[in-house]
Amino acid sequence: MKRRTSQRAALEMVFQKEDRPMGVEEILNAGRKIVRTLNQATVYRNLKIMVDNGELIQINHPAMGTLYERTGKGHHHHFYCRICGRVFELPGCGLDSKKAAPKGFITEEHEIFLFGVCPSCAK
Amino acid sequence: MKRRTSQRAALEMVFQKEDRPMGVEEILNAGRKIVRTLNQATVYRNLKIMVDNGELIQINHPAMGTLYERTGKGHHHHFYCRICGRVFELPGCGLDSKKAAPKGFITEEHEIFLFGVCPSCAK
DNA sequence: GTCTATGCAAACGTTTTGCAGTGGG
DNA sequence: CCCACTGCAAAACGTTTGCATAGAC
Repeated sequence: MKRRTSQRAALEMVFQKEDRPMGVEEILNAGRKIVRTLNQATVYRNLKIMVDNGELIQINHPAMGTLYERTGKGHHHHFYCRICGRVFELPGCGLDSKKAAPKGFITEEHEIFLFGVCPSCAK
Repeated sequence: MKRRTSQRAALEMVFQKEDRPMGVEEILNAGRKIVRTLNQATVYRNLKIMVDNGELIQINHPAMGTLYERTGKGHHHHFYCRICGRVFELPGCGLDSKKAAPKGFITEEHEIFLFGVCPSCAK
């Protein structure tokens, strides 16, 4: 039986407020502003539960390491700005699935990571 | 001054023989068949040197973690077979750079990871 | 002989786990 | 009053580093 704890509620608030991919430390710090005693292990355990629940997905970003973001955004990919270090979610997909892999390979999923400069840092 | 040691030579032999992306443990095991006393720390140090030299590049694969592959293959991406667990290098690129990111984002680089079933496992 | 590269072990950062105790149901 | 969840500390995992010494030059 699943229990509703203040710790898990805090994590849900964090993701609701900051609706973007976040790392564990960032999540922990934001969560501690709501529940001061929030523990690292609890964050890891709840993130895993939320991923299993389908509330979150885990991203393994080549530059930023492990990030978590809310589900329900549709197919999208990630843009990493090398100036400000933020990760943006870009809707849509520029992959031509016919050219992606040679004959014989059955492509079921894909992930695209873009690197460059975001609009606000480009100015 | 750089010295040519049997350990580094062994690593170069491993990459020459198995010309595909490999993880540290796999590299270590293969290297130990050539130099029995080969140490983990030595592998890490030499992989770093070889990356700095431009002989190897490091890949951060979402499913396989850190991999190393030889340079000089041109632009390509990686296919992960969920059956055999191998990572394949696919030449070419199916990304339409115009559709990849919205206006305002300056895309300098990208990485694509494909997931599915490879030709030999599909049979 | 010099001094870089190695092997070993300890340190490190991140994530996981064991355990006793708190608190949601 | 249970027992799932928490906090804490230890363990686990991949990677890095300090140090004495082997070995390339």
